[in-house]
Amino acid sequence: MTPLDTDFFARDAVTVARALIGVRLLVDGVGGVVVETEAYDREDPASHSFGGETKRNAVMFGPPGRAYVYRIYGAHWCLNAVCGGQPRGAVLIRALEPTDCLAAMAGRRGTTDARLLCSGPGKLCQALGVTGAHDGAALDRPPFALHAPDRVRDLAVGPRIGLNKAVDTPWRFGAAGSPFLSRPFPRVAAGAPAA
DNA sequence: ATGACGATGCACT
DNA sequence: GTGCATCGTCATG
Repeated sequence: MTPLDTDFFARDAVTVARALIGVRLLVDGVGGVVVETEAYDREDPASHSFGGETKRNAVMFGPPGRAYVYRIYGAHWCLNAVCGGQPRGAVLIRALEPTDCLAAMAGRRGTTDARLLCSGPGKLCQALGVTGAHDGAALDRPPFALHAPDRVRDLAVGPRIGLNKAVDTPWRFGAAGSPFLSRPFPRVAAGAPAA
């Protein structure tokens, strides 16, 4: 199953979040390889869809495979992929390894340091030109384009970032050891309590 | 009408 | 490591 298959996003958010690592994501030809994601679902107190449908989160109650784009801290945009499954969910795209049209991203971000272009959910939206205008747009057609991973990557797993709820749920996924993550993954100490 | 609160990023120590 | 700008969205009066 490739990201071009319509059923790719019909699965649950955790499955999709893992499957997205290594996928190349482009917006109008600009972008890179997904190296960090987080899963959210409707029964998750940290999810925007927890507590029912509102004007902002309406896209998450629609069909899977669409972009849910929201503004955070009055300053930044964040891009999610709406998923199917039960309960319904979505995946936050947190970081990319820049591969396509670096110059365009550098211009939008105001830096040429590749590690600073897409290493965070707000940064990658700025670099790719994703805004609220993309909210509800289908991810399998222009301006969006997805390409299946070209190779297998080791997966890192850890707790999600920036939350005040469900802080221990290990639904953050990443390409292990990538220098393009928003933050390193915590190293699990051998013999540590399972908590 | 108004207040609380962010799925962040950046400057600074 | 810490502090905080900034404003749309939502809940409440």
